[in-house]
Parts: sequence; C-alpha cells; structure tokens
Amino acid sequence: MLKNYFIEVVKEALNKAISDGKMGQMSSYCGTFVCEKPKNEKFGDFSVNVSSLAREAKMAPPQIAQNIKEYIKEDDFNVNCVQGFINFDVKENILSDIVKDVLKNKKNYAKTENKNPKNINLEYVSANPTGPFHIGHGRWAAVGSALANVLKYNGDNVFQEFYINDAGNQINKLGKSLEIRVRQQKGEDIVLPEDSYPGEYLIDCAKRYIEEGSTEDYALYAENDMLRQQKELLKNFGVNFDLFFHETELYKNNEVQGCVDKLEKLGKLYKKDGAIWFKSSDYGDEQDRVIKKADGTNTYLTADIAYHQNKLKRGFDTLINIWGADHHGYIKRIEASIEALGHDPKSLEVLLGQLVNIVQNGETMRMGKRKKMVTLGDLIDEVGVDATRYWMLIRSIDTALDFDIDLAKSKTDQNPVFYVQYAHARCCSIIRKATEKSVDTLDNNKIIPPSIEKAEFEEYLKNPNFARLVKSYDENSYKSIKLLLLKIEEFKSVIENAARLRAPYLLCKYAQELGASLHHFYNYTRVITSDKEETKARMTLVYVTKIAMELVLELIGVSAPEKM
RNA sequence: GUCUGCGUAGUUCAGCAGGAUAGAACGUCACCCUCCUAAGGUGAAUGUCGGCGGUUCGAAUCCGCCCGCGGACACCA
Repeated sequence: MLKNYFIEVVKEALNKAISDGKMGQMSSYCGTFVCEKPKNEKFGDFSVNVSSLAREAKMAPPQIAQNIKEYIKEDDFNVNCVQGFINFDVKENILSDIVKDVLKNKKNYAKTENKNPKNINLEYVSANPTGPFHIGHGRWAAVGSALANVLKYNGDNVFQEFYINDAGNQINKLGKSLEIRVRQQKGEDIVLPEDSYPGEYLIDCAKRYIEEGSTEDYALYAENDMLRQQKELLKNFGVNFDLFFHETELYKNNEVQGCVDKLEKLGKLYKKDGAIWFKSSDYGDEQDRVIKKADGTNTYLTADIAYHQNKLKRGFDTLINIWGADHHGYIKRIEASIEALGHDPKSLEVLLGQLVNIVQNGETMRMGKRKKMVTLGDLIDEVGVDATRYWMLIRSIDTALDFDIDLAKSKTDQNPVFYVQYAHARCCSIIRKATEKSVDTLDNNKIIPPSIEKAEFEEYLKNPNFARLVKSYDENSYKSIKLLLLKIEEFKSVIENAARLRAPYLLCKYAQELGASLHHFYNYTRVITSDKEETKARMTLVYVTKIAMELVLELIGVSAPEKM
C-alpha cells in the first residue's frame, strides 16, 4: 500500500544518508516510521514524520528532513519538507496504478500480505436458548460477523462459533414454564410461578406444542423451539456460524470432569464451606471461585473452563470472545483457568462491548431487565436488515450505542446507510445511463442512443488508456479524481487497522468517506460527454469506485442496491 | 470501596502505537441543477479536547490525583 511505500522510500534514503555521514551521530536506525495523510492538504498527500530521529542524531528535525530528502529521487511524486516532516505529493502514474490494481484484482484489490496469519476462533452472541434475542444480541451479531469478514479478508483463518448454555438449571426452568403454559392453554386455572420465564413467546410455543400433539419433554421441546427461531433470525440477519456448540457436549464427553480432575492434580483446588474452589487468585483474579457448589453441582464457570480448553485443543491459537460489558469480571477467571491448565492466557482476547439503548421519539429507553424487552426481531421488522446492521456497527464497541429507531428508518441524508448505498446506486446509474438506450421525455419520447455500447466499454476495461484516465481535466476535477482514487487505495490500510484493532466500525467510517469522495467527484467531473474517449476513461473511474463500494458494503453485510 | 468503559463543536461521535492551524456527520446560515439520481455538492459560524498537576523540544493522545455519567463485583447463567 502507498503508506508503506513511502515509509520504504524514507528508510532507503535514510540509510544512504547514514552511510554518507549526513545523519550526525546516527549510525543505524531500527525504529519504525509512521506515514499518514496530512490533515492539511497543502502539505501533500502523504507525510512521514522524522522528528523522532532528533535525539539519536543530535540534529534539529528540519535539518534531518532536509538531509534525508537529498537522497530521495523524485519520480512518481514530488517531495517537500516542512519542519520535521517529509511530504509527498503523488503524480499521475501512481493514480493510474491504483485503477490498474483494482481492474486487475477486482474485489481482492485491498488484500495485503498478512505475514502472520492467525487461526482464530471467534465466539459471539452465545445467547441462552431460553427466549428470543434482545437488541443487545443484535449488536454482537452485527459486530461479530463484520469482524469475521474483515479478519478473513485480511488473511486470517476464522471459525465463527455460538455457544449454547443448554446444561444449566435455566433449561429446567424453561421446561417448567412451558409446561405451565401448555396446561393454561388446555384450560387449567394455574398461575405461573415467580421464577418462571414470563415472556409471551412461551404461550406461542405452548400452542405449537399442543397443535403438534407433541409428547416430548417440555424442556427439550422449548429449547429446540427457541434455537430454531434464533437460528432463523441469524440467517435473515446475514450471520453465519460455522458451529453451534452445545454445553451438554462437554458433559457427554466428560470434558468438564476432566478439567476438574486436572486442576485437582495440579493442586489448584481446595474445599471450603462444603464447596470446591479454584485458586484463580494465583493467576491475578481478585478472589478464588467456586467450581463445585455445596450441593455437588457445577457452576457455570466450570463448564466454561472446559469449553475454552476444548477450543484450544481444537488448535486455535487465538480465541476471540465478544461479551457484553456486564461480563467484565469474568475475564480474569477464564484467563486464570487457561494459564492453570498450561496454555498462554494471552491466547484469549475478550472484546467487551457496551450496551445498546433504544431511542424513539427523542426518548431513551434503557434496556433494563424489568422494562418490556424489545426483541431483535421486532427491531429488524421495524427498520430492516440493512439499517439495523449498519447502525449496530457504526460506533466503536467501547461506547454505549444509542440506536435511534426514527433516524435508522428515515430515508433522508441524515441517515448514513442511505448516504452510502446511494453512492453505490449512483455509480450504477451513471454506467447504466451511458450504456443503455434512454428516452427523452421532453422531446417527443425520442430514443437517445447510448453514449457507449456495453460491449465497447467492457472491451475498453481490458485495456484502458491509463494516460487518459487522470489527465487533462480542470484543476478542481483533477483534484476530485485524485482524492477519489487515493480514497479507494486507502481501503488497504483501513482493512489492516480494522483487523488489528478488532474494530469493524472503521468500515462504516470508511464507507461514508468513500461515498463523500464519489459525490465530490460527481459534482466536479462530468462523466458522460460528447467525447467518447473521455467518457470511457471517466466511466472507468466510476467502475472502480463501484467495486470498492461493493466491497465495503459486503464486509459490513449491507446490500449494495443498483437503483434507489 | 474495588475493577471497567466513557467525558472532544448546539447534538451524535472520530481522532488517542505523542507531532503541523483538533476533524466528520447532523443542526444553523449563505450559495450551486437547460445536462450523468439535489437522497448530492461548495462555503461560513461554532471548541477552556471534564479539572488540576507531571513526563517531553512537543500532550486531546502517556502518567498521577480529582470530578461527573454508565456497567460489573454470586455456591445465577
């Protein structure tokens, strides 16, 4: 990518300067440079800051920059120095190379070499099978699947997994709740006990149970019913898991007891108050944790320890879990178990996400447990899959998300989803307009022949006139083309950052910037003109933009409409 | 009390592996369609980067203390 290219240019020049003794007391440099886009465009397109060499060289930053510059051959770019910055201004060659790159590699153009690909297990959502998803699950579903897309695109191996807690006593509770609902449906006068699941979804479930004349165990029936609904919703939401892992599997294979025995053997367990405790405080946890209750049953943690061992045994070197912020105290004890059982605790990466609030009519509804729950299904029915996914992804997961239903539904420029999709539709529209016959409604419905035949344009794409692509436009137009192409190229570093920082919201940010660049270009540069060669060249620019736009939207998981 | 996230423009938020005049969107105001989607673009105004100290040639960014808001601190899952 261009950023790395300029860093290499600077490094090479620096080495030459050092061997010529032009770098003061510096004899070698093994640090790292950062290349960034200057905030102010007058400084050029890319900028490398060399001030950090000042101390070692014992020279003033401006002098350092100047000396290094002497060794940079200006060819495809201009160089200028301001203070401790070496600034680069790219020329046409680099711009047409970007077009070449996209035409050749299509949607793979933003892939860069991943020198250290990881074998990642990504676990997210993992809702209990005791009811419908709530809004919060939607955030993890959107973030998790987009993150999986980005990591895969970045060259990592990603396995997406959903953990089902189907062994605890909440399943028994679920079964009992269903049983009551069934008896109520059959006309029995019976009240739902305090500790039941009160949701109305179990009434529907009970109706199905009766309708099918089922005699299945209530708990099993209810669980399968819930799972079926959850899986269907995930599918509609564009989320595809490689595995739904059942907690009960761990018991069937005796893996839970296996872990307990192993910890026992390692001397990491002790008895107190009739319970068995894990010495997690040996590994940085603030206190020890119970793994076998006084009544002899396991805690949730016990199975979870076994689950993480299971994942590690399957050969993943990186376990990424997306958890709600309310689970934060849980991290240390899982890490402790991983370390105690002989693995690197650093192989676990927990992404803690803040919660989602629903905003409607300008009013924030906290998703408290007592308030009426808004389900993810309701939300999707209300605002659609595209808008839901986009809005769930738009903010860094470190910050609480206000999901404004009215805004997400609005089909106006206030809504970034539409802004971004519109940009894609606009690309399609321009190409369509140029290559299809159209009708002039103002002039007796006269048929207007296409400016360029489809086949002719496709032929052109195989061998475009690169010199023509970015040349001979007026200044504003040239600038708009340059910014657009550099923005398209920037996607490479966005992918890398989003993958490294586990931050798929950067995709939304980028999509909006790319859209803005396209609209800016559109205003300054007319694509379809009477000059055929010019039209084909500019259509090519629109075409590569469309590819970039399709790619971002695909990674985000939002559709790319051809028409709006 | 301990742990954790947040505090940046009127609003919602970027920026935080230290670097040039702190950015975007929305809102406000002023412009731009005889012609490819105005669901768009251009420009203007708007800031004690929560506060105080420290490290540094340089701090919104790193460190310490304090203030405010949310969340977590089970032999629940």
